[in-house]
Amino acid sequence: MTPERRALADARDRLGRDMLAWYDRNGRDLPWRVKGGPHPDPYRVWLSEVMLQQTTVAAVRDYYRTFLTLWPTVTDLASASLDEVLARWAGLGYYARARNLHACARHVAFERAGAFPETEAELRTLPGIGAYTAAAIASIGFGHRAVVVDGNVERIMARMFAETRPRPGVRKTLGDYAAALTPDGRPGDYAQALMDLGSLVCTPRSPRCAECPWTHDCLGKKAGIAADLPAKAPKVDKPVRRGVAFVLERDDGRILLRRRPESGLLGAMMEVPSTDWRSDAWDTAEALPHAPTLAAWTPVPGCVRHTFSHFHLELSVLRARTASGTNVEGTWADPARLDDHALPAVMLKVLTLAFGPAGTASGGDAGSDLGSSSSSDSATEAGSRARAGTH
DNA sequence: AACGCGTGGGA
DNA sequence: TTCCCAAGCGT
Repeated sequence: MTPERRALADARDRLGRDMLAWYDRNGRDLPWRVKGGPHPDPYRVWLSEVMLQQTTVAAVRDYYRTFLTLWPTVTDLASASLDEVLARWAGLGYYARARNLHACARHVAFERAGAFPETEAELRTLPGIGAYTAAAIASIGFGHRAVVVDGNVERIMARMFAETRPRPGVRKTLGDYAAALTPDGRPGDYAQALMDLGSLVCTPRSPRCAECPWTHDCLGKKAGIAADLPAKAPKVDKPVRRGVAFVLERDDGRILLRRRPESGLLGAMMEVPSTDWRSDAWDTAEALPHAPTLAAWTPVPGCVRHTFSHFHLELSVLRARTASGTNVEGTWADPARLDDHALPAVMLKVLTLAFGPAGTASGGDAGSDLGSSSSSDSATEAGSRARAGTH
């Protein structure tokens, strides 16, 4: 460590006091947060931290409230079925989190009498709880000293110590810096203070250094490179995959859905049946043998574009009606009750393209013919509205 | 260790 | 419009 960095680390107690003072004045008011009070319920800390993994506060807010209303304790959550939990998680993304959340709840409720473990080491053994989340629960939920290292903390430390090596290789070093600056007092508040500083002041682009309690100690600011840190590895282009989705409507207006495999992309979520998703475009004639049943499949104008974490998807949609006796594998869903099902955003877009936005006058009506002139753009926007309207 | 894994909002 | 992401975890 350079002498400059050594001196910075030696200023730990003063920096900790300044950070906590800043938090007392500027800390955000969030549904899962208790400012200036006792430690919050570890269940609530855990629930919010899992939802916040790689996800914005704005996206989490309503989901958190819904979960807490439906399931006020970890035992309530553990008593729900996986399908119920997935249906309520639908739209939030990274669905392995929901599967792990359910498994973790069952473990805590039924193997530990509803009490979360307090130590990072024990927390780490639970499904969906890694190094960050374990430290967050230990500090925020139990008041134990723990070094919380998430994306915000990495960014703050990279700037404070003017660390120019790129992530993720430098992660361990940034963790060492974070440990050197973590004070002994008020562990939960300090952890949350760093989150808030990262979201309000030390932001990825255009940091507001004038508002930062650490601005006079920041080696990145002193060097004039704070805004450029942390260095990021070059991004790789996402490939495009293409497929054909089959929206099958029964005479009574219900729609055929299927459950996806338990793991992998959108694992255990519901879907509209479709072909494989591959790089080559599909011919209608080539796609038809993949349809769930023989029927008069008609193209729906427009297409669904959706971006996953690692590829773009373009789905064209075929639609057909079938007699009520048709025997196919899957579930016949009432289109007026789509939020009862664990439908990821991409599948909501498919149904919106085929039928129009849920909640419109004819939406879900057996004879409706909405969406006949939908463009891909309107399908995307309508899909967002449909999801937003369910919360 | 590197990669697979979603989504909606903001610049 | 297009790009960039945001409080990571599991394998």
